[in-house]
Amino acid sequence: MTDLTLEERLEEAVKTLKVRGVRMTPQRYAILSYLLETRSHPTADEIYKALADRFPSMSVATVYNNLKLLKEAGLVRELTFGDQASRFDGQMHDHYHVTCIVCGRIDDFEYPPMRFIEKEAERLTGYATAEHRMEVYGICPACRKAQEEAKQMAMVTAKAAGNEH
Amino acid sequence: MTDLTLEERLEEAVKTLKVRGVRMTPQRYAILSYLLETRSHPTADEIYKALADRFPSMSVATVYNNLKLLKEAGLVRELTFGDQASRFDGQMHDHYHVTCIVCGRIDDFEYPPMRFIEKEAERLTGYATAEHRMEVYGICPACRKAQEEAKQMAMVTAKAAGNEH
DNA sequence: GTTTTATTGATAATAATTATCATTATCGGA
DNA sequence: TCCGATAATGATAATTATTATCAATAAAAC
Ligand SMILES: [Mn+2]
Ligand SMILES: [Mn+2]
Ligand SMILES: [Zn+2]
Ligand SMILES: [Zn+2]
Repeated sequence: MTDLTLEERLEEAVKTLKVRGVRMTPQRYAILSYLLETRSHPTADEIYKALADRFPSMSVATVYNNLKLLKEAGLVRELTFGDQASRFDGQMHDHYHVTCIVCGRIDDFEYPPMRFIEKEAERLTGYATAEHRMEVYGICPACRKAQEEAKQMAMVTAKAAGNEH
Repeated sequence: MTDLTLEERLEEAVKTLKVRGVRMTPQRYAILSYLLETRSHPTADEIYKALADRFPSMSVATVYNNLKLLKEAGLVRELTFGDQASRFDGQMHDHYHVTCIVCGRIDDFEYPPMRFIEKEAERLTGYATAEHRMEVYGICPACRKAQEEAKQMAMVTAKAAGNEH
């Protein structure tokens, strides 16, 4: 329950990797710290591009390799949505996501894990359940505002056209 | 709330398509009826293979084209899981899924849609929410049984090895 | 420092899906 | 019933995300 700083979390993560016999490299460290500090749930390619100026020769394969390794070490998680590419999340505490169906933005929201639904599935299907995933879809505040303004604009235009008669 | 038969549901679906100006073809009809009757949540490729003996010359592109079209007409839905291919579901009533992390099997389970979680997301994030997705992960009855048996077998083997000393 | 071997980076391979386009078949109307 | 406009099919190329391969490089234990 202690609220660690970014530096403390990074230190922890490095320790975890060392215990696993994983060597630390500049590329690996950059990917890890990028994921620990960002809130944007980036794709592999976005991470690749974000680090391109600091590591101009880094291969995209290195990004994928490290994401897989970090995931296996329990330091990041992979979020898989419909069509596009996987997204990665360095915030490992239990939380849910809302995603904007207009701009693709993904935001966290904190809500206690709904274990009851796992129990319910267990009861109804005979599965031994272990976890669940849940995302909410909607329109983010920025896109809502944009839509409102577009609607206003359309109304004004329609009115002006009407007055021309 | 009326419980339509398979034939009635098919008839309905065909009508829906006609209204949309969509022509009926043997391939399309086969894909549609396959999805309406199965409970297995097949991939595009599985549908393709299942119909291969009846339509040996059907292109895989035709399967994809039709799945997209049926989805847009609201007659089937697409389920996207982690890595692998999309799965398709012809059961359009609200329901949730459990999937087996061992064999990949997907089963339905009926539970009233948890609208409260959409409201909660709305309150916490300012999104205008519209829907959510939720799946439970676990081990299906068949795989549980297989695991139990494997464990028994291992125990017996260990005991026999012990007796040899 | 030397040595071991995990890691990197370049690139090829794979897999799912979409795009292209010439040929074919549906279906409303003559 | 036949016709014509055009939607749909099937073959195949293209695209995209991801994984595999492997020689060169660089951690880090000694
Ligand atoms: Mn998150
Ligand atoms: Mn289902
Ligand atoms: Zn948005
Ligand atoms: Zn199973």
